[in-house]
Amino acid sequence: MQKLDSASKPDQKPPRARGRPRAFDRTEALDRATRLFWENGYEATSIADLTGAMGVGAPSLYAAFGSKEALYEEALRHYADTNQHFVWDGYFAAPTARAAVRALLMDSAAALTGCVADMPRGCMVALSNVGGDGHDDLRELVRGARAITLDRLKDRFARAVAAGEIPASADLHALARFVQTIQTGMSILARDGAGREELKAVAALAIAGWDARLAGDGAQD
Amino acid sequence: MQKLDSASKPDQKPPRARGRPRAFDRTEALDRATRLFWENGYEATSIADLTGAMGVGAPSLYAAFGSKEALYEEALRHYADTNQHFVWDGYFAAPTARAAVRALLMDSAAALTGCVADMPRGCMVALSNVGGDGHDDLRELVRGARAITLDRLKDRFARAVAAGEIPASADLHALARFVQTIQTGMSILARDGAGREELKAVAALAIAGWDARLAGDGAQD
DNA sequence: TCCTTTATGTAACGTTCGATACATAATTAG
DNA sequence: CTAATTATGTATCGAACGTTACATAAAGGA
Repeated sequence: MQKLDSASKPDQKPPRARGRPRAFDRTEALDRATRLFWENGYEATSIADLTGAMGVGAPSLYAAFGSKEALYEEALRHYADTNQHFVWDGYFAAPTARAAVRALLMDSAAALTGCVADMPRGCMVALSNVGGDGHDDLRELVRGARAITLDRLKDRFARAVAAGEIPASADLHALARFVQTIQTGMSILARDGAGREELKAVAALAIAGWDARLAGDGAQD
Repeated sequence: MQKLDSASKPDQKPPRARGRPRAFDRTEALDRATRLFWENGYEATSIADLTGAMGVGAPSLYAAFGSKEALYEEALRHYADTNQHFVWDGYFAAPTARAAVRALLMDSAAALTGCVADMPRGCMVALSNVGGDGHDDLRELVRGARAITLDRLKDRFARAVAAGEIPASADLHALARFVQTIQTGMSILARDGAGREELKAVAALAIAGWDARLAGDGAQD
C-alpha cells in the first residue's frame, strides 16, 4: 500500500502528504482511543465517546482509522507497543526462568495497579472479552494476544530445561499455564481494586509454588 | 399443560393468580436469559436476543422482569443459586483449610470447563465486566459478587488459625488473594479454551504454593 | 493561477437499541 | 352473566448506534 516512492532516492524524511494536512496528532488520538477501549471495553465504547475523547470529528476518525473494529485492532497493537515493556523487559533480561517468572509477575503486579500515574487498572488484553455476537475476528485477535504469554513462557522454560535449570521431568505446559493464570487473574483483581502490595504478595506465593514443584519434584498431590 | 386438575381437593397450592396466566415458565425463561448473559455478557446481549432465546415477547419480558438491568441482576442471582454448589460444596465440606482450598480449585477447574454438558466455559461472575459507561449499579453488583470469594476464604483461614492448622504468623489476606487470583484467572483461561486437565494442573501448583508458604513459613522471597 | 488531493464540520443516513401503547385474549371475583 | 385483572402480540416509540454524503477548507502540483 505505501512505501512505493519509485522515483527519487529513499529519503528518511516523510515527504509532506499531498492534500490538506490532518489537524490532529494521529498517535495521540490513537492513545486516547486506546485508553477508552482499555477502560470500558469494545462494546461499551461508542464512536461518540471516541470522537469526544480524541477531539476529532467522526469523518476524520473514519478517514484515519477505517472503522471502529479497525481502530480497536490498532489500539490493541498500540497498547502492546507502549505497555508491553513494563511487564516483559525484566522477564527477557532475567538470567534464569525462575527469575524471569518472578520479574514477570512482580512487574505485572506493579503495572496492573498503575505503575505510571492515572493508568487504567488491569491489562487491556486480559480484560477484553469483546462480546460474543458479531466481532468474531476481534475475539480471535484478543485470544491470540493472550496466547502470546503462554508461548513466551513455554519457550523460556524449554530453554531452562536445556540449560539444566529445570529438570526434564517437569511439566512445562502446566508451569506456563500456572503463571499465565496468576497474571491473568491479577488483572481482574486489579480492576476490582486490589492494591499493588496485595498483588505482589500473590506473586510471591506463586513463586513459592514454583519452587515447591521444581525443588521437591514429583510431589504428587 | 401442567397439573391443572382443578376440580379435586383444595390443595394448599399457590392460589392461582388473578388475571390471565403467563404462558411461559418464568424459571426456564430466566435460565435461558442467564445462559445468554453468561456467554455474551451484558452489553453484547440485546433484548431481541433475550426474547428470541426465551421464547417470549418483549412486553412479557418487561412485565415479568422489569428491565434489562433487573433481568441481569436476577440472572446473576439465578446463576449463583444453580451453579454455586459445583464449586463451593466441597469447600464447605472439607475438614481443613488446605483441603477446602484444594476442593475449591479442583472443583472450579472441573466446573469452569463444563462439568455438565454444554455449559458455558468460565464463571459468569468472574467474566462479567459490565462496561464502564452507565450501569454503575451492575458493576458494583458484580464486584460485590466477586468479593464473596475473598470473604469466604479469609473466614475459613481465620478458623484454621484458631484450630492450629495455620500458624498465626501467616498472612491470611495474601493467601486468600492468591487463591482468588487462581480461581479468577482460570475463568479466562477456560473461556479461551484451556482444558480441564490443564486447569487441574494449575490448581495442583497452587496447592504446592500453599504448602510451601505454610510449611516452610517465613520463606521470604 | 487553476486543478487535484486530502481533511474537516455539519447534517443526516439506515439500523438497532431498550422500552411501551394499545387492542385483545384469558383468567378470577362477584 | 359482567367487571376487574393480568398476559400476549403487534406495532412502534425516541434515542443512540456505527457510518457516510456533502459542501467547504487547506495543502501541493501544474
